[in-house]
Amino acid sequence: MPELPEVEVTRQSFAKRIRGGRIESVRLGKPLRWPLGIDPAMLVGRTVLDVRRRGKYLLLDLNHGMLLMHLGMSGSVSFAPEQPAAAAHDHFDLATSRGVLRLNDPRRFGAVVYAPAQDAPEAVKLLGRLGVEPLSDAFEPEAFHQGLKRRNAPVKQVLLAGELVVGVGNIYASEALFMAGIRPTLRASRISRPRADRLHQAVRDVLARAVAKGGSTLRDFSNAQGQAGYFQLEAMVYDRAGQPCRVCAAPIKTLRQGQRATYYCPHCQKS
DNA sequence: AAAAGCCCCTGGATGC
DNA sequence: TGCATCCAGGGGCTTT
Repeated sequence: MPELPEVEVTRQSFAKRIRGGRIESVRLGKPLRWPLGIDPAMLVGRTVLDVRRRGKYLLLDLNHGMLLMHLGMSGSVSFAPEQPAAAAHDHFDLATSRGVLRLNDPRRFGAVVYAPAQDAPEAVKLLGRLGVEPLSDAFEPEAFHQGLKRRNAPVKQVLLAGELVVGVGNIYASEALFMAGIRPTLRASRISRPRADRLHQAVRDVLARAVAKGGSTLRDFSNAQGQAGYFQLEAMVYDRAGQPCRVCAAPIKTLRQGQRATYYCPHCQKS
Protein backbone atom coordinates (compact mmCIF):
# COMPACT_ATOMS: atom_id res chain seq x y z
CA MET A 1 0.00 0.00 0.00
CA PRO A 2 2.07 2.81 1.22
CA GLU A 3 4.72 4.37 -0.92
CA LEU A 4 6.82 7.36 0.06
CA PRO A 5 3.95 9.88 -0.01
CA GLU A 6 1.69 7.77 2.19
CA VAL A 7 4.48 7.06 4.67
CA GLU A 8 5.48 10.73 4.78
CA VAL A 9 1.89 11.87 5.22
CA THR A 10 1.52 9.32 8.01
CA ARG A 11 4.68 10.61 9.67
CA GLN A 12 3.58 14.23 9.48
CA SER A 13 0.19 13.35 10.93
CA PHE A 14 1.54 12.19 14.29
CA ALA A 15 5.23 13.11 14.69
CA LYS A 16 4.70 16.34 16.58
CA ARG A 17 2.02 14.88 18.80
CA ILE A 18 3.99 11.82 19.92
CA ARG A 19 7.25 13.71 20.44
CA GLY A 20 8.27 13.67 24.09
CA GLY A 21 5.87 10.85 24.93
CA ARG A 22 7.01 8.34 27.56
CA ILE A 23 6.32 4.73 26.63
CA GLU A 24 3.88 3.24 29.11
CA SER A 25 3.10 -0.11 27.54
CA VAL A 26 3.51 -2.14 24.36
CA ARG A 27 0.98 -4.59 23.00
CA LEU A 28 1.78 -7.12 20.29
CA GLY A 29 -0.90 -8.83 18.16
CA LYS A 30 -0.24 -11.54 15.62
CA PRO A 31 3.31 -11.88 14.33
CA LEU A 32 4.32 -9.38 11.69
CA ARG A 33 6.97 -9.92 9.03
CA TRP A 34 9.81 -9.90 11.54
CA PRO A 35 9.96 -10.20 15.32
CA LEU A 36 10.28 -7.00 17.34
CA GLY A 37 13.74 -7.99 18.48
CA ILE A 38 13.40 -6.88 22.10
CA ASP A 39 11.31 -7.76 25.12
CA PRO A 40 8.49 -5.19 24.91
CA ALA A 41 8.76 -4.58 28.65
CA MET A 42 12.25 -3.21 28.05
CA LEU A 43 10.78 -0.31 26.08
CA VAL A 44 8.63 0.94 28.95
CA GLY A 45 9.96 4.16 30.42
CA ARG A 46 11.79 5.25 27.28
CA THR A 47 10.85 8.42 25.47
CA VAL A 48 9.95 9.00 21.81
CA LEU A 49 12.21 11.86 20.76
CA ASP A 50 11.21 12.17 17.12
CA VAL A 51 9.74 10.40 14.10
CA ARG A 52 11.73 10.40 10.89
CA ARG A 53 11.29 8.62 7.56
CA ARG A 54 13.80 6.74 5.43
CA GLY A 55 12.36 5.45 2.17
CA LYS A 56 9.17 3.66 3.20
CA TYR A 57 10.31 3.15 6.80
CA LEU A 58 9.15 5.21 9.74
CA LEU A 59 11.93 5.66 12.29
CA LEU A 60 10.91 6.32 15.87
CA ASP A 61 13.92 7.70 17.69
CA LEU A 62 13.88 6.82 21.35
CA ASN A 63 16.13 8.25 24.01
CA HIS A 64 17.77 4.86 23.85
CA GLY A 65 17.55 2.93 20.57
CA MET A 66 14.98 3.21 17.80
CA LEU A 67 11.96 1.47 16.31
CA LEU A 68 11.79 0.87 12.57
CA MET A 69 8.22 0.58 11.34
CA HIS A 70 7.23 -0.58 7.86
CA LEU A 71 3.65 -0.59 6.62
CA GLY A 72 4.07 -3.34 4.03
CA MET A 73 1.20 -3.54 1.55
CA SER A 74 -1.77 -3.06 3.82
CA GLY A 75 -0.52 -1.31 6.93
CA SER A 76 -1.83 1.92 8.35
CA VAL A 77 -1.17 3.77 11.56
CA SER A 78 -3.44 5.63 13.91
CA PHE A 79 -2.51 7.88 16.80
CA ALA A 80 -4.97 9.08 19.39
CA PRO A 81 -5.11 9.93 23.10
CA GLU A 82 -6.97 6.68 23.58
CA GLN A 83 -7.69 3.74 21.31
CA PRO A 84 -10.67 1.38 21.28
CA ALA A 85 -10.08 -2.26 22.19
CA ALA A 86 -7.75 -3.90 19.68
CA ALA A 87 -9.60 -5.26 16.65
CA ALA A 88 -8.77 -8.12 14.33
CA HIS A 89 -5.80 -6.63 12.48
CA ASP A 90 -4.36 -4.35 15.14
CA HIS A 91 -0.96 -5.93 15.64
CA PHE A 92 1.10 -3.33 17.49
CA ASP A 93 0.23 -0.71 20.08
CA LEU A 94 2.73 1.71 21.54
CA ALA A 95 1.03 3.46 24.44
CA THR A 96 2.75 6.69 25.44
CA SER A 97 1.99 9.59 27.75
CA ARG A 98 1.04 11.60 24.64
CA GLY A 99 -1.21 9.01 23.05
CA VAL A 100 -1.40 5.52 21.63
CA LEU A 101 0.25 4.65 18.34
CA ARG A 102 -1.44 1.67 16.67
CA LEU A 103 -0.46 -0.32 13.60
CA ASN A 104 -3.26 -2.06 11.72
CA ASP A 105 -2.08 -4.44 9.02
CA PRO A 106 -4.42 -7.13 7.61
CA ARG A 107 -1.81 -8.82 5.45
CA ARG A 108 1.00 -8.54 7.99
CA PHE A 109 3.71 -7.78 5.46
CA GLY A 110 4.59 -4.86 7.69
CA ALA A 111 6.91 -4.93 10.68
CA VAL A 112 8.17 -3.12 13.74
CA VAL A 113 11.81 -3.81 14.54
CA TYR A 114 13.92 -2.54 17.39
CA ALA A 115 17.50 -1.43 16.83
CA PRO A 116 19.70 -0.41 19.76
CA ALA A 117 21.42 2.29 17.68
CA GLN A 118 21.29 4.00 14.27
CA ASP A 119 24.19 1.94 12.96
CA ALA A 120 23.29 -1.32 14.71
CA PRO A 121 23.11 -4.43 12.51
CA GLU A 122 19.32 -4.58 12.88
CA ALA A 123 19.04 -1.14 11.26
CA VAL A 124 21.77 -1.60 8.68
CA LYS A 125 20.19 -4.81 7.46
CA LEU A 126 16.97 -3.00 6.58
CA LEU A 127 18.26 0.44 5.61
CA GLY A 128 21.77 -0.24 4.39
CA ARG A 129 21.06 -0.79 0.71
CA LEU A 130 18.52 1.98 0.25
CA GLY A 131 19.09 4.57 -2.45
CA VAL A 132 18.90 8.35 -2.10
CA GLU A 133 15.87 10.25 -0.85
CA PRO A 134 14.06 11.63 -3.91
CA LEU A 135 12.91 14.82 -2.20
CA SER A 136 16.37 15.69 -0.90
CA ASP A 137 19.24 17.49 -2.62
CA ALA A 138 21.12 14.20 -2.64
CA PHE A 139 18.84 13.13 -5.50
CA GLU A 140 20.75 14.72 -8.33
CA PRO A 141 20.36 14.28 -12.12
CA GLU A 142 23.93 13.39 -13.05
CA ALA A 143 24.27 10.60 -10.49
CA PHE A 144 20.77 9.38 -11.32
CA HIS A 145 21.69 9.06 -14.99
CA GLN A 146 24.92 7.27 -14.14
CA GLY A 147 22.97 4.85 -11.97
CA LEU A 148 20.47 4.15 -14.73
CA LYS A 149 23.30 3.48 -17.17
CA ARG A 150 24.57 0.71 -14.89
CA ARG A 151 21.27 -1.21 -14.99
CA ASN A 152 19.99 -3.39 -17.80
CA ALA A 153 16.62 -4.12 -16.22
CA PRO A 154 13.45 -2.34 -17.40
CA VAL A 155 13.37 1.17 -15.96
CA LYS A 156 10.10 0.54 -14.10
CA GLN A 157 11.73 -2.23 -12.11
CA VAL A 158 14.85 -0.19 -11.47
CA LEU A 159 12.65 2.49 -9.91
CA LEU A 160 10.79 -0.08 -7.82
CA ALA A 161 13.98 -1.74 -6.57
CA GLY A 162 14.80 1.30 -4.44
CA GLU A 163 18.55 0.94 -4.75
CA LEU A 164 18.97 4.01 -6.92
CA VAL A 165 16.22 6.12 -5.41
CA VAL A 166 13.84 5.15 -2.60
CA GLY A 167 10.15 5.51 -2.05
CA VAL A 168 8.84 4.98 -5.58
CA GLY A 169 6.31 2.15 -5.49
CA ASN A 170 3.93 0.70 -8.03
CA ILE A 171 1.62 3.69 -8.40
CA TYR A 172 4.22 6.40 -8.62
CA ALA A 173 6.58 4.44 -10.86
CA SER A 174 3.91 4.26 -13.54
CA GLU A 175 2.94 7.88 -12.97
CA ALA A 176 6.51 9.22 -13.12
CA LEU A 177 7.27 7.29 -16.31
CA PHE A 178 4.15 8.70 -17.90
CA MET A 179 5.15 12.24 -16.93
CA ALA A 180 8.58 11.67 -18.42
CA GLY A 181 7.19 10.09 -21.59
CA ILE A 182 9.22 6.92 -21.10
CA ARG A 183 7.99 3.39 -21.84
CA PRO A 184 8.21 1.30 -18.62
CA THR A 185 9.84 -1.61 -20.45
CA LEU A 186 12.76 0.46 -21.70
CA ARG A 187 16.09 -0.82 -20.38
CA ALA A 188 17.42 1.70 -17.86
CA SER A 189 20.87 1.64 -19.45
CA ARG A 190 19.44 3.00 -22.70
CA ILE A 191 17.97 6.17 -21.28
CA SER A 192 19.67 9.32 -22.58
CA ARG A 193 20.75 12.12 -20.27
CA PRO A 194 17.93 14.47 -21.31
CA ARG A 195 15.35 11.75 -20.73
CA ALA A 196 16.95 10.80 -17.40
CA ASP A 197 16.67 14.44 -16.41
CA ARG A 198 12.99 14.42 -17.28
CA LEU A 199 12.47 11.25 -15.23
CA HIS A 200 14.40 12.72 -12.32
CA GLN A 201 12.14 15.75 -12.34
CA ALA A 202 9.02 13.60 -12.78
CA VAL A 203 9.87 11.44 -9.75
CA ARG A 204 10.33 14.51 -7.57
CA ASP A 205 7.27 16.20 -8.92
CA VAL A 206 4.85 13.29 -8.63
CA LEU A 207 5.95 12.40 -5.10
CA ALA A 208 5.78 16.00 -3.90
CA ARG A 209 2.33 16.49 -5.39
CA ALA A 210 1.13 13.23 -3.84
CA VAL A 211 2.36 14.30 -0.40
CA ALA A 212 0.49 17.58 -0.86
CA LYS A 213 -2.70 15.65 -1.64
CA GLY A 214 -2.39 13.45 1.43
CA GLY A 215 -1.20 10.41 -0.54
CA SER A 216 -3.33 7.95 -2.51
CA THR A 217 -6.22 6.07 -0.93
CA LEU A 218 -7.03 3.14 -3.23
CA ARG A 219 -8.93 1.07 -0.73
CA ASP A 220 -8.19 1.84 2.87
CA PHE A 221 -5.17 4.06 3.41
CA SER A 222 -5.54 6.84 5.91
CA ASN A 223 -3.09 8.91 7.90
CA ALA A 224 -2.65 8.69 11.66
CA GLN A 225 -5.65 10.99 12.12
CA GLY A 226 -7.85 8.79 9.97
CA GLN A 227 -7.90 11.09 6.94
CA ALA A 228 -7.85 9.65 3.41
CA GLY A 229 -5.60 10.86 0.56
CA TYR A 230 -6.77 12.18 -2.79
CA PHE A 231 -3.90 11.82 -5.22
CA GLN A 232 -5.47 8.73 -6.84
CA LEU A 233 -8.02 11.09 -8.39
CA GLU A 234 -5.17 12.71 -10.32
CA ALA A 235 -3.55 9.51 -11.53
CA MET A 236 -2.82 9.73 -15.25
CA VAL A 237 -2.35 6.00 -15.87
CA TYR A 238 -2.40 3.93 -12.67
CA ASP A 239 -5.41 1.60 -12.54
CA ARG A 240 -6.79 3.19 -15.71
CA ALA A 241 -6.44 0.28 -18.17
CA GLY A 242 -8.69 0.78 -21.19
CA GLN A 243 -9.63 4.32 -20.21
CA PRO A 244 -8.63 7.24 -22.43
CA CYS A 245 -5.30 8.93 -21.79
CA ARG A 246 -5.92 12.29 -20.16
CA VAL A 247 -3.51 13.86 -22.64
CA CYS A 248 -4.10 12.14 -26.00
CA ALA A 249 -7.20 9.98 -25.42
CA ALA A 250 -5.48 6.76 -26.54
CA PRO A 251 -6.59 3.80 -24.38
CA ILE A 252 -4.25 3.19 -21.45
CA LYS A 253 -2.52 -0.17 -21.62
CA THR A 254 -1.42 -2.53 -18.87
CA LEU A 255 1.19 -5.24 -18.64
CA ARG A 256 2.94 -7.22 -15.94
CA GLN A 257 6.52 -6.65 -14.86
CA GLY A 258 7.90 -8.71 -12.00
CA GLN A 259 4.40 -9.83 -10.94
CA ARG A 260 3.26 -6.20 -10.65
CA ALA A 261 0.83 -4.37 -12.89
CA THR A 262 2.26 -1.55 -14.99
CA TYR A 263 0.16 1.10 -16.73
CA TYR A 264 1.23 3.35 -19.58
CA CYS A 265 -0.03 5.29 -22.57
CA PRO A 266 1.16 3.66 -25.81
CA HIS A 267 1.04 7.02 -27.60
CA CYS A 268 2.58 9.37 -25.01
CA GLN A 269 5.23 6.80 -24.04
CA LYS A 270 6.39 5.47 -27.38
CA SER A 271 9.83 4.38 -26.16
C1' DA B 1 26.94 -9.11 -9.92
C1' DA B 2 22.65 -8.36 -11.68
C1' DA B 3 18.16 -9.94 -12.89
C1' DA B 4 14.18 -12.80 -12.44
C1' DG B 5 11.07 -15.66 -9.48
C1' DC B 6 9.07 -17.00 -5.21
C1' DC B 7 6.96 -16.17 -1.26
C1' DC B 8 4.96 -14.15 3.07
C1' DC B 9 -0.77 -13.06 4.32
C1' DT B 10 -5.73 -11.58 4.20
C1' DG B 11 -9.72 -9.81 1.91
C1' DG B 12 -12.36 -8.02 -1.91
C1' DA B 13 -13.98 -8.59 -6.65
C1' DT B 14 -15.24 -11.57 -10.23
C1' DG B 15 -16.81 -15.75 -12.44
C1' DC B 16 -19.09 -20.22 -12.63
C1' DT C 1 -25.58 -18.57 -1.86
C1' DG C 2 -21.22 -21.08 -2.26
C1' DC C 3 -16.74 -21.94 -3.89
C1' DA C 4 -12.61 -21.19 -6.79
C1' DT C 5 -9.57 -18.00 -8.79
C1' DC C 6 -7.18 -13.81 -9.30
C1' DC C 7 -5.47 -9.58 -7.72
C1' DA C 8 -3.68 -5.92 -4.40
C1' DG C 9 0.04 0.10 -2.53
C1' DG C 10 6.32 -4.31 -0.66
C1' DG C 11 10.49 -6.37 -0.52
C1' DG C 12 13.78 -10.00 1.35
C1' DC C 13 15.56 -14.26 -0.07
C1' DT C 14 16.76 -17.83 -3.42
C1' DT C 15 17.70 -19.22 -7.87
C1' DT C 16 19.41 -18.33 -12.50
